[in-house]
Amino acid sequence: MNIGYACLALGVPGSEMKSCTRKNATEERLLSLIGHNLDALNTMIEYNIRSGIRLFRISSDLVPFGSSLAAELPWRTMYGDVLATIGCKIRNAGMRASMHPGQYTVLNSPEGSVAQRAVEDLEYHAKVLHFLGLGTEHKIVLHLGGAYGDKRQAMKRFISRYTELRPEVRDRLVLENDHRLFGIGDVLKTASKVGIPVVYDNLHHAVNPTEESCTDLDWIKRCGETWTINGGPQKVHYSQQHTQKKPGAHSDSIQVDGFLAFCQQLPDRELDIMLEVKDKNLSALKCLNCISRRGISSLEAEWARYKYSILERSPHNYDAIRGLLREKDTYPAVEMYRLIEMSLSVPPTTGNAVNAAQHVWGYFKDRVSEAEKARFQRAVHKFWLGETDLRSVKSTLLTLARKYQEEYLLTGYYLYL
DNA sequence: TGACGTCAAGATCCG
DNA sequence: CGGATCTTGACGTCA
Repeated sequence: MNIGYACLALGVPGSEMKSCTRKNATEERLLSLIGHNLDALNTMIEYNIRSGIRLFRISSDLVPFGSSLAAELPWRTMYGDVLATIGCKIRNAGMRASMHPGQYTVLNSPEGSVAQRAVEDLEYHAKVLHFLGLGTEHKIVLHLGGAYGDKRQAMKRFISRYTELRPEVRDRLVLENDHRLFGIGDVLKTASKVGIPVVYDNLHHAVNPTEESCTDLDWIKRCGETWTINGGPQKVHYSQQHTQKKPGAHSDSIQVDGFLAFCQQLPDRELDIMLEVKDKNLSALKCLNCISRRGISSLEAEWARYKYSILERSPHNYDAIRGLLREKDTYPAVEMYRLIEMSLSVPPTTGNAVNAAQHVWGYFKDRVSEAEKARFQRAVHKFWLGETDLRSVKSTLLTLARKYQEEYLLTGYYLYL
C-alpha cells in the first residue's frame, strides 16, 4: 500500500514553488519560473525517495499558466535534462505521480469556451506527465464538473466531451466524487459508461453521500472494479473533517487512530491512498510509520523534527515521548504520534512558547548581527505582552534559519506548525 | 456580487 | 531599507 501527499512539502528546503500574476507574465519570466519549479520538484522527489514516500501529486502550478500563456513556450527543450532526471528518479523508485486540476477546470460546461479551456488544461497536465517520461498509470484526477440545473444532462455532456479528448489525455483521466454535486453513485454511473477509473474520496462522500447506504469499504470495492491492469493500482483519497471548520474542510493533520480504523477495513489488495491534509508530508510520514514497522531510528528522526513544537505546548508530553523512545527494541509509533497529536491540539501557553523560541534561538544567537538580535528580542517581547501572535516570532526565526542555513531547524517542523 | 479553496505574489505597513 | 503582515489574483459555478 502506498501513501502519499499533494503538491508541496513542509520542512524541505529548496522545494518552494514560485509563480507570478498574469500581468507580469513575460515569456522570459515564465521560463525562469518553470526552471525554478522543476528544480523544486526535483528536490521534493528526492525527499520522497529518502523518506520512503512513493505516491505524490505534482502541483498544477508547476508551469504557471501552463495551458495558456506558457502553452507554446519551449520548456520541454530548455529543461529536457531536469525533466528526464526527475522522471527517472520517479520510475526507479517505483513512485507513482499524479496531477489534479482544480475545481475551475470544468469539462462539462455548457459554455463552449469554458469546456475548450478545460480541454487545453487537461492537455497541459498530460504533457507534464508525458514529458517526465511517465506511463499512463500516472493519472490525472478530475471532477465531473457543474450541474447546471440538470445533473443527468450534465453527466451526458461530460461523456461526450470525454470521448472527444485526445487519447493521451483520455488514457490518464480518472474521475473523483465531489463534495457538492456529483456523489460517488453519479460518478460510478458516468465513468462505467466509458470505462474511466474512479477515485473514491471518503470525506467528499461523508459530506455529499449517495442515497444507497453503503460503507466506505463497499464503495471502495465497487470503485476497484473500474481499475484495469494497465491503469495501475486503484487510488483513493483519504482525509478527515476539520473539527472547527465547515463540513468538508480538511483537517490540519491526519489523526492516526482514524486512519488506522480506515485501513483495517480495506480490501486485501493493492491500494494507493492520497492524503489531503494541511500538513502534507508530515501526515504521510506519520501514516507510513504507523502502518509498517520502519525501525525506531525512523521514529527518532521524526521526534527530532517535532520536538520544539511539543516543547512549546506540553513539556509533560515532551518528557513522555523521550521516555517512549528510550526503549530501543520497541516500536512505539502509534503511541508517539498520539502524544504528538494530543500536544498539537492545544495552543502553547505564552511561557512555554517563549521558552521553546529561546531554545531555537540558541542555534544562531552567537552568529547573528546586533540588528537581528534586536529584531528577535523585540518580536519575543511583543509576543510576551500579547501585542502580536506567535507566528511573527516564528517567521523571524524562519528568516534567520534560512539566512544562516540552519539545516536542523529548516528540516524540523517547529518553524512551520 | 460574493463565497468557495488554495497558494504565492504584490502591496503596504512598520521599526 | 528590509522584513513582517495584509490583500489580491487565478479559475467557474451557484446562491
